[in-house]
Amino acid sequence: MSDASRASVPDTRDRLLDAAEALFVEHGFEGTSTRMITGAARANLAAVNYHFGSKDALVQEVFRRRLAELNRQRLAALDRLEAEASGAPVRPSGILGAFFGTALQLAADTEHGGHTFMRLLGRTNTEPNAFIRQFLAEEYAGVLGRFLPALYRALPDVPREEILWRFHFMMGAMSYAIAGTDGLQLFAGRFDDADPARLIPRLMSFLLGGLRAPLAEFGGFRDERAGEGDEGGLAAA
Amino acid sequence: MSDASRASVPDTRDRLLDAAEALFVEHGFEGTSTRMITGAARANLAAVNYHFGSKDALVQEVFRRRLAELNRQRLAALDRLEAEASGAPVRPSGILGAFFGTALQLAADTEHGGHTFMRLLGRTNTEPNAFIRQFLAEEYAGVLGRFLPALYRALPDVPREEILWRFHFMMGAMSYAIAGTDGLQLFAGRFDDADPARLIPRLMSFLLGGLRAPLAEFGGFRDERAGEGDEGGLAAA
DNA sequence: GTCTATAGACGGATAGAC
DNA sequence: GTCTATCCGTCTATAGAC
Repeated sequence: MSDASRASVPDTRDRLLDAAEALFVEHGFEGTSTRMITGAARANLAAVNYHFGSKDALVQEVFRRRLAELNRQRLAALDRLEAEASGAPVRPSGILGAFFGTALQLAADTEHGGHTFMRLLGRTNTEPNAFIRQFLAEEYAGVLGRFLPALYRALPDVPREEILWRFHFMMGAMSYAIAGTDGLQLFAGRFDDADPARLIPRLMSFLLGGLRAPLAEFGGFRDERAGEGDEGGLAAA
Repeated sequence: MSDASRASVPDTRDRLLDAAEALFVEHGFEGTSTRMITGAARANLAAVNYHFGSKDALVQEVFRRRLAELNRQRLAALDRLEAEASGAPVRPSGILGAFFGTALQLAADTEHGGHTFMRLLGRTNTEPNAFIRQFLAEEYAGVLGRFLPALYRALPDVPREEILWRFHFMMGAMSYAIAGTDGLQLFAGRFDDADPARLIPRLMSFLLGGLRAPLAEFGGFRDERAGEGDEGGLAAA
């Protein structure tokens, strides 16, 4: 069925995957019908079921074909860094570049659908479809199992729990970064400079600053808002 | 019809809004049917149309009732800080506390649905339903019009374009921060300490670190991954 | 592999009794 | 305000001709 590198002409199956990818990011999974997909792919209504068996199986294949390649590149980049470091911990900037930079480079590819896919991926991280969540967790287990330990070694003084949270925050920042390069967000129309080429350094310095921020051991920033009683109720007093 | 502070018993209308809020965050707008909503609210199938006119109008009201209060609190917090500063720029940590801290406090309220709503809001930021995007942009115009200038004054040496992007990144980090306190994300099962009370200082120090990170004027972090030709292609060489 | 036709369930919305 | 009954469109999936 599926030898990996069978670079054939864009047949019906591939057109379906491309069309689905683009429609999912625009309308979500539930908001995209097989009729919309087959219509955009100039294929017959029955084609989705013939090629994939069901709509859910198509959804899964949309992610599988891209994520496999993205995570392979991420691991290859980390391998390279660790080889160069020859035993020493890899620098945090290098680790972030290997994980987030690789993803942003895929997101910068507008010609082969990489940009569309990365928008879809960012959106899906907050869409808790039961079966897609399970699938993504499995696809990510390998990379997280390599990148998290690399960060633990690079930042031995930061509690692992904190690194975990900050990694999570960084994924959120990246997700919005990619979505923000289109006219998608609240800030649409406010960006004068949405040049995708500048996005990578922009995001990278933000992520590094956040990752290396001093820890907050105290009660937080509450004190700056203190001095009021029950002002936070629902009804206007 | 709608005097603001009519604190009555939870009638059908409110039960519909609460049920819709919870179902939307779980299944999305398209994935939630009016039958699911009226079923969960123990109301009649026709109730949605009677009370709101349409499903779309219900969606809009779910956001309106919460966002109005959240943004009122955000502006009140900023007012307080600016009054204390009496003309001087407000410190960045204060501005972030007023915007993101206020939101996280709403997200920490699990009893009155604030947590559910903030998860929904974070999810919706990446769901580009045409009419909801328009609606959110209008609801946010007021707060952004106050908070962005406050940040411009607080960080006069940082280009405004950069502050805009970093604000955007911060919203992504906050969105994932809130989603991550549930069993929603890729990291589910990896967090040993998901105590919501610690989330605010965790996120705040990350955001501040990112906001104040040194600017990247050079080509970015590419150099760390350079030295390879066309390795990034789709097929394995 | 591609097509037409259709089954069978579910979607939002409404009419009209109470 | 709440209910039942129902209209009518769309959904996924499949059967079967070509």
